[in-house]
Amino acid sequence: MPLKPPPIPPTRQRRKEARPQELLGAALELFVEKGFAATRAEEVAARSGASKGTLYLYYPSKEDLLKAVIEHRVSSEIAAGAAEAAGFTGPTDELLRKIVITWWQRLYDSPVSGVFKIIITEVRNFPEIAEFHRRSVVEPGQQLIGRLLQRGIDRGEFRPVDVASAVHSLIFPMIMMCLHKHSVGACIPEQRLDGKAFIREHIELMLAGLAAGPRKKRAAK
Amino acid sequence: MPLKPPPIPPTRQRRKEARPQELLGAALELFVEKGFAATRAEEVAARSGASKGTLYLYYPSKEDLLKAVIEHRVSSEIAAGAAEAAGFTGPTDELLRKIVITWWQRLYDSPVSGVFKIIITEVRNFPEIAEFHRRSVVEPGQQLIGRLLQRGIDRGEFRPVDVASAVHSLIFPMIMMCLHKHSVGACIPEQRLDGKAFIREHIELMLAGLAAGPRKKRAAK
Amino acid sequence: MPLKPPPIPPTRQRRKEARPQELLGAALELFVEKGFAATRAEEVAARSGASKGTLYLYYPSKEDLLKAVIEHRVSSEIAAGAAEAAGFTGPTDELLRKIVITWWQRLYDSPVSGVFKIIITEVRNFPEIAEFHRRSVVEPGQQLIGRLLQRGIDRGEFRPVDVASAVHSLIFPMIMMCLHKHSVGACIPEQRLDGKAFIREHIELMLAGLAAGPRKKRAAK
Amino acid sequence: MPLKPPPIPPTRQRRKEARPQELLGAALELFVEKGFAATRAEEVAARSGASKGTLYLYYPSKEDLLKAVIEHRVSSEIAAGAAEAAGFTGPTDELLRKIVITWWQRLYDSPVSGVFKIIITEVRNFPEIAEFHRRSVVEPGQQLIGRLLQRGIDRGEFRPVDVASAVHSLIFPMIMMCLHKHSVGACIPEQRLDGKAFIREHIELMLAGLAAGPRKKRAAK
DNA sequence: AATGAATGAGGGTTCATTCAT
DNA sequence: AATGAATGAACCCTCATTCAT
Repeated sequence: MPLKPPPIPPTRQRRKEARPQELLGAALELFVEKGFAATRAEEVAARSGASKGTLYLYYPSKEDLLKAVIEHRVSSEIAAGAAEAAGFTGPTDELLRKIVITWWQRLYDSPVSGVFKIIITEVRNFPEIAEFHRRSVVEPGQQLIGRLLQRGIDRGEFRPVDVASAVHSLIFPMIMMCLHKHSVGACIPEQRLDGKAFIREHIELMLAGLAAGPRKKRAAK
Repeated sequence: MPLKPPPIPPTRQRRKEARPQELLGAALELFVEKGFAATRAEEVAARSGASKGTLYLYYPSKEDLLKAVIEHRVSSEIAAGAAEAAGFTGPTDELLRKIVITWWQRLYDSPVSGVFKIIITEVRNFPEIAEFHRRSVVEPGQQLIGRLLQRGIDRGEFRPVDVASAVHSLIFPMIMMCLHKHSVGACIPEQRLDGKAFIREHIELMLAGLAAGPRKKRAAK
Repeated sequence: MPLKPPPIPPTRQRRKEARPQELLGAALELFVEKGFAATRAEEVAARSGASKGTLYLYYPSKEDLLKAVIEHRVSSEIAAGAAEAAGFTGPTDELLRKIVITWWQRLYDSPVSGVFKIIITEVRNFPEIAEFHRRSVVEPGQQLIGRLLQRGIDRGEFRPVDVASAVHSLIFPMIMMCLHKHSVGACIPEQRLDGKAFIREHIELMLAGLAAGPRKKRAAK
Repeated sequence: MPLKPPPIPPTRQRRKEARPQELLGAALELFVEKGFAATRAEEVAARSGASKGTLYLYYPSKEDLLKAVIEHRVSSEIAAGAAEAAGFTGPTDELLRKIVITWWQRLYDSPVSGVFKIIITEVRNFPEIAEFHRRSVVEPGQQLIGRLLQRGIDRGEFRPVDVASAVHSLIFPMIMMCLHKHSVGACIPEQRLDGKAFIREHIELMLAGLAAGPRKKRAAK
């Protein structure tokens, strides 16, 4: 018998409002963990502390639940960085370091990082996901990074590389880190990678590759 | 037995020997396409031109089939590049370009490229895969690239970067290209990426980032 | 808490009294329309303007609701004609025409006509219905018509036919009209039948078949 | 007990051909008995000696099974009488007696008699049934009887009654007998009706009602 | 008295696997 | 070796019923 009484015995009302989020959370975890097809609707319900029937009170089908999971929070998380970039005035490498590391950190540490796995796994089964993915993940991400790179090129800080490719060189390892975290990294502790350390090294390597001219700045550093 | 031999018809004998490969091929396609759980055993059989019963003649269960698919050919494909690197004497950037592009090209264009998707999707459900993955994909790959980078550093061609991280910076985008090819790229033609073009840009960017000193060579180029 | 009371809102009191009737009405409609098993309790509640919980306030289970629906009003409707027949003195064919047509008209036009469908559909699942059916529908109906026929025979107006069979010959088409109205007639407008017209023809045909001797009366007509 | 050995131990092949019929038979029984919605697919399978999965090997869904049940054999059974009527030359009342009684007998004694119950119960839930019902049951039945009545009228044997109505007066009690057999009649032995006896009385009553002029023949009888 | 969120047993359907042919 | 009919466990989803508000 705990001295502190059960923390707010979830009243009906409280529950009702919290339910969708709780279900979405549980679903995200499980879909990332086992894949959509291998996850049983009842498991999702159970993990969120509800019963099978309750799940269907909030989402009309398992597939709808999947879509809700994918659409939930993703765009906001992705777009987060854009604002910060706006008013910046200093050198682009500083900007890139700052934006990317911040943005990445939040993403990597949050459960949303698992969404990449879900998308890759399920697009072919649910092509509707693709459009969402383009609009909410690819476009904003590419815009954000692409603009930064372009800024560097325009200001003569970066070599005039192919922006689209460079964006991928920069971003893909970050996404791979997310995938890794939720696949091999999640079952073999020894293979887990240190996201923060890697991302720093990665960005420096990229910046070195992008840097224009004799790169005095970097050498100085 | 038939008097007129079926016109190039897979002889019983031929069939019998070809069967496992055909089944594996069909299974690879389907597991990559839809995921393991969402693929029906019968579909695999059908796509390989066999019947459900036949599949079970060769693989005792769907799960065994999955493992066979993953283990099949993968290590050889991955290890392919290692040999070529052995006797080389020239500058490391040339070597890296050559090895990586060749290796990559073969991988990306073959169905084996899909294995990455399967591994990422299924490790958590079948952790046995992880060990195989480490042994056959990660280790050889990292060794191959890692050694190349180390060679460059040792010869003073590359900066003394953190090799492990740089390997990931180099490899991850390549794996992502494979994943992309079999996920979004496979259902939205417009979003398909040009692998060959990207990989070249990517390597040059990497090499630029790795290059030691005032990078005269690159400038000359 | 609204200061102004909901406008003409069915007073608590009014509602409370009307509720059972409203629920019964909705249930009758739906059971006739879709059958008992295919009707959801919530639908009944919704159609009567109440909530699911309220339904269970008045009827402890869906099955009890079914029985209430069947027993409600039926016997009175069926027995209605009996009284009128009592004091009559004229020729039996007039009596028969009058009674049957009146009785029939009321039945056919009221929702009660659907009860026949329910009974036929559900007796085998709920045999208790059978006893009720015999007592409230078959017996009174057969008594009413049987007595009329017997009167005609006794008075020499009708041939001495087998009364039980003749009752069925007379009544069955009327019941069939009810069934038709609520089955095919309800979904295919073109197949709808004109109840009033048919019933008149039907009775004349019956009377002709029942008429004794050279049927001068009818000929006179 | 039987001297003859287990009658052909249902070999795979034999079964496969017999299955659809067996399933249809079981389904007819159960749908008539309990209604479509209240019948479980597994029950149908069990009654036909198969397993749940097997049912779905032959019919893609319960609803398809329903439609197959309704369409199976019905039209042929209904149309059966038509042929016999063709070459007849004698008096129409004889013809009517013969045709109707034969036709009716076969129908009433066969399980097909239950189809009327299914149709009445389920048309509103599956309106596709209606069209089938019109084409296969109503039209042929009405044509058959309608033509007989018209023949009688044309030959001066019958009064010039309204044919459509008379057809219903004649047929409806027969259908009601089928409904009764599979509803009340099936659960309350005491209320069972003697089909054969009734039908004879019914036809005589009808013929009396239809007969033209002073009806000497009947009087003589 | 009335509500509607929550539950979980139940039923339709799928599919991995078996096995008689 | 090959087939495909048969099986039944498993899973998605529904809905009668309960009960806290």
